[in-house]
Amino acid sequence: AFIWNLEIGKCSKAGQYSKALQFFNQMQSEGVKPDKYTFVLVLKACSRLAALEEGKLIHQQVIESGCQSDVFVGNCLVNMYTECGSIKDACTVFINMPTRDLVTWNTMISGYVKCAESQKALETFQLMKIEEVWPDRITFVSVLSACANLAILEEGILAHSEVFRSSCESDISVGNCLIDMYIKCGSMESASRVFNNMSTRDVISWSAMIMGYAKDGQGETALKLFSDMENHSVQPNNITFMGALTACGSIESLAMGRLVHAQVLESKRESDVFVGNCLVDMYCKCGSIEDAYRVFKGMPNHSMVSWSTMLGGYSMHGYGKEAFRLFDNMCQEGWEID
RNA sequence: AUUUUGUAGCGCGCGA
Repeated sequence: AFIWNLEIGKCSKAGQYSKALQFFNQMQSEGVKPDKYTFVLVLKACSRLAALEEGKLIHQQVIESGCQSDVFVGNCLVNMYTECGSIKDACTVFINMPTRDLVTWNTMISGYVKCAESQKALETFQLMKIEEVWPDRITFVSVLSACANLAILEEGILAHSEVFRSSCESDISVGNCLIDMYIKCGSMESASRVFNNMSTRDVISWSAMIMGYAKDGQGETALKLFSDMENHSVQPNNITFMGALTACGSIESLAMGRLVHAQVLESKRESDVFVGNCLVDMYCKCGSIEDAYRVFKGMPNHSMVSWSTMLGGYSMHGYGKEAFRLFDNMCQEGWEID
């Protein structure tokens, strides 16, 4: 089995999960019994492929082989079920596990967040502490995003204090999650306090703050941060630019919008459909329908959002005729409304 | 030889 595991492990590392499962089948047809290391690898493959049926069959084999009490195998089963969208099965495995470690709890908590059961995620976090398993940075990424999803500031503040208790506050991912949580809970002030206290900030930290201020109607502050980024030698990405464009739209500053647009062109980001949509939206909000349509027309491909942004811009500014004509074009290109 | 991290992002509408 060892030699097969090496082979399967190689596929897994290379992201070739289907191939890993092929090897697994081949291994069995040659009469080699899989062990717990094999199960860990193939269950991970099932998770990545969201292959529920395969996963269930392997679960059966795990039970037959007596490996189900292994904590690594159990963790992989829990993860496989959550990734396959079967939280109920994940929960059953979780409950029946003889021992649970930190990874087990983290897997279950993130599983709940993934299936939009943030409340359950927080409850599981409580249980974990009762069982005296102490959270780490990975736990907090899930817990804080659960708080963000629920948008309950009090829960977020509680989680923040736990971050300190666990000395995770200097972790950059945790810091970014705290920023995101405070923003989604409506507290830009707390978000900026976290941001300012961070010893290092990455592009995610900056982008989150820029978009946060932009959506909060504080476009100037957002654009100030956008220009500050350079001085901190953090390179903006497409998402950062989307935030800057949102900021221009929120303060209806056509001049700033054009400036950011120029930067978009300079850095060759205009072919990105998301950036394109933001450009269209920005020009609509700044009252320049002509520019909006020019950008829209120039986009290499459109999404449903592109069309509705442009249509919304037309109707907002009283361009009824153009809106109808565009709607016709949209239908001709095969877009359906739902 | 093995497992966990939905941390930032676009429009409109509706609901609360």
